[in-house]
Amino acid sequence: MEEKTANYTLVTDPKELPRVVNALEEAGAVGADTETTSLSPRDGEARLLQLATPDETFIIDLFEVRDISPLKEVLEGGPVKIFHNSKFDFQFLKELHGISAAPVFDTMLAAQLLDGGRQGAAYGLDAVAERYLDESPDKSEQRSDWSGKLTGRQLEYAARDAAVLLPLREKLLEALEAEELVRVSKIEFAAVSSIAEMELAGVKLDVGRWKELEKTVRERRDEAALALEAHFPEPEGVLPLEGLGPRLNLNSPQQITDAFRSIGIELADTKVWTLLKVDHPAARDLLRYRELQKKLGTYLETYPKFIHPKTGRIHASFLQCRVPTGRLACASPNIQQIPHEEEFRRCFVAENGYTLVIADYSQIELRILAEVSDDPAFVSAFQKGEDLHSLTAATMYGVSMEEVTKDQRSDAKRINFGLMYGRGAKSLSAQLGTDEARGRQLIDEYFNNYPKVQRYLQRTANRATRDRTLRTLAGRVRKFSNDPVEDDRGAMRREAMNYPIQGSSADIAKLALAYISRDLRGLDARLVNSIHDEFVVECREELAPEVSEKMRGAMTRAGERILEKVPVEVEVVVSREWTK
DNA sequence: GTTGTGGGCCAC
DNA sequence: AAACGTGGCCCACAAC
Repeated sequence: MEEKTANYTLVTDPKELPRVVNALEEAGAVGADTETTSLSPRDGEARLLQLATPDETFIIDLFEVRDISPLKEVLEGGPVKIFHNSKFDFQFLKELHGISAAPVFDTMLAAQLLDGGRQGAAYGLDAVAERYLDESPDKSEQRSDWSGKLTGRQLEYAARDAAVLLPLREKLLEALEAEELVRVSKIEFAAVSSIAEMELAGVKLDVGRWKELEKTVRERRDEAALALEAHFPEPEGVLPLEGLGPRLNLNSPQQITDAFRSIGIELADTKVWTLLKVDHPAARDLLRYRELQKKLGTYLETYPKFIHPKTGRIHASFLQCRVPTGRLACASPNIQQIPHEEEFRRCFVAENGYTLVIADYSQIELRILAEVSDDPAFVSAFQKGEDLHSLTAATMYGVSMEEVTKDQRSDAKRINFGLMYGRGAKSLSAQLGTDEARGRQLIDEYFNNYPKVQRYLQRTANRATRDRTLRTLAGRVRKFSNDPVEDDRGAMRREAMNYPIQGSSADIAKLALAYISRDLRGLDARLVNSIHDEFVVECREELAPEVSEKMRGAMTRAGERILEKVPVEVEVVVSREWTK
């Protein structure tokens, strides 16, 4: 049965699908949207699939037309599908209908790229349409009940949401072209399906191990709490029995500051750096307590709550264009910030019969610094496959590469990373445990050895101050606000120095995401985590050698697409646990 | 009760 | 006041 009104065609009969396919095949681009009964494809269903061509908008009632396999071919190839936040729709189509939408144009990602990492802007379809089309679609039906009998208002809303994407894409495409953001937008659009599938796959937590670890860390935490409390006197006039409850909240910086004052120690704050300078065992005990409390509260007690009852796995959310530099952010939970200690990482495992393949770029940000600065010593070190930290240490301390000690290499590593982030003599010397003059001296020597690195960093900061805009190697833009306070403090200069490095690394990583999924297609293998320069794939055990080589190849090619002079190196480890 | 903010700390 | 870039999250605390 087909019901046609001025605005849309409601499809409730599978026999109508061939006509929909024909119309889509003839369109150059299709506005596409879904209305769902839940925000998660694990907890709900897609009720409507709206497909808008310039001539006609189809609304397919998926409760009436359960099988949309006739649409599979045209949705997986053919005309570009325009979505707003395509990850969301992709996941419902993939999980519930086995369809991987491609190619896509995402109006939300496009708007975010055009804003150059501006914080706080709204990126709902209504806000973006208002900005680029001077009209604002009514979103009042967005959160309405899509599981029952649908009203005319709902259907009109649904049709409009898909149809508006056609003119919106045209405007955004013009803007992307004008701002030379087409290349990076293609990288983003190609990464969507990888990120969407990675979330769908989720990651397996070995709950037995995790609970065991929780128990031991809790015991350690309780011991640390007792040791810490013992430093502080009982309040006057409290009877022994009344003192049984917690008299001092050890998690409260305020109460901790008061408690330290009571034993004659004035704290400016209770940060690690401050406490390390305090020569009293209470400071040591507080740091120990904090470390364990953090692990217990943030990770051990929290992560099991995220295991989905249906899949038994943790499905984090990756936010594709939240971070101004282009990196992925991750939330609910953030599986990019699991403590690096083996006792934590070994709890993230592969299913029985499967294994993890863990691949990471070796020193990718330093390679990018070599590329963008074109410093001869830097570039040639990477071209020769030398260890850059050792080289830095050798030249700074005036010894040969073989003579470099562990400590010297470790100092050089801190300097290499620190200067990339705009670090100064004061904080560097503090980290290295030396005085400021020595820090200054080390930085000067460093820049003497790598003069083009210094020139690059200064020029980049200057350009950002002048133009208020910078680009990564793939052309991603960051716009810097004109904030005199930040300029004064040098914060903007440091952000500027870091942006092309961190941002180009993100360019490479996003390209790699797309390449990895493409190269693993057809194999029983899937991405399960992405941590900036590291990718974790879960695959059948017997596929590990093949998957390893495919990941290495995909990541290398992604790097080579962005870096012209400097080679990239990828390290691959196969393990049933997320350890190296 | 919910919401917002700041201190503090985990990752790369 | 701090002086290291990018995030997310826990907790305390205050306001509503």
